[in-house]
Amino acid sequence: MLQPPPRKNCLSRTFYDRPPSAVARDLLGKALLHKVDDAWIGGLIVETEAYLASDDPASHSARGKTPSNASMFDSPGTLYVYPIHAKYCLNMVTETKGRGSAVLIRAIEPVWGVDQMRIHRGYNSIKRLTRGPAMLCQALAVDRSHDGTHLLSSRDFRVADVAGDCESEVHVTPRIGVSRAQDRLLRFICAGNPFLSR
DNA sequence: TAAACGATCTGCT
DNA sequence: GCAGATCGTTTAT
Repeated sequence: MLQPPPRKNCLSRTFYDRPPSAVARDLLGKALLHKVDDAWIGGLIVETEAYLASDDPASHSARGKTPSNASMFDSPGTLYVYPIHAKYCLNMVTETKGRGSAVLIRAIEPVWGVDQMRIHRGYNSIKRLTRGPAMLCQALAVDRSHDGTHLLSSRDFRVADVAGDCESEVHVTPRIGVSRAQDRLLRFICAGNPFLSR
């Protein structure tokens, strides 16, 4: 699996224009790639979390639209990159424009441009390369400047189908690190994958 | 303008 | 496994 998936394999608007839990579930096993210095770097999505448009106090959209979370209310397939604890996390907007739901990408399995990712991460071990939402952003060189990017039209991002998809079983658990709505089962993982955040 | 709070990570034990 | 660092955004004086 050395060649990145071709552009024709990219997910369409109809994929993102669905409830966030469905999108989160189906993103497992898909390829996430960022073009940096003319090279594609990225890997396979193995852990995601859904944040709902309404009745979800853990979601950034729960208290309405602000300048900082505005892209979460943009059209499905938009990137929402937000700062937390002096780091960044990467989300993909879901559902109809204006609703305010998204899927957080928590972990990927490194596949393409591993050497480049290690440089971005400061030559850390492969285990700690992309094992959490902020690590993943640093490895892929994603920051706030990418907030609001549209996946469907961007030439520098690619989210695509790959042969095989998610080989392992999908498990559902409560979300990590949230202080509210801890009973909700909105975290989706490829069970047993060594690159999960926990 | 001051203070508190995270959808976190790292280094050290 | 745990304590401490870290800084933009929000909420309170």
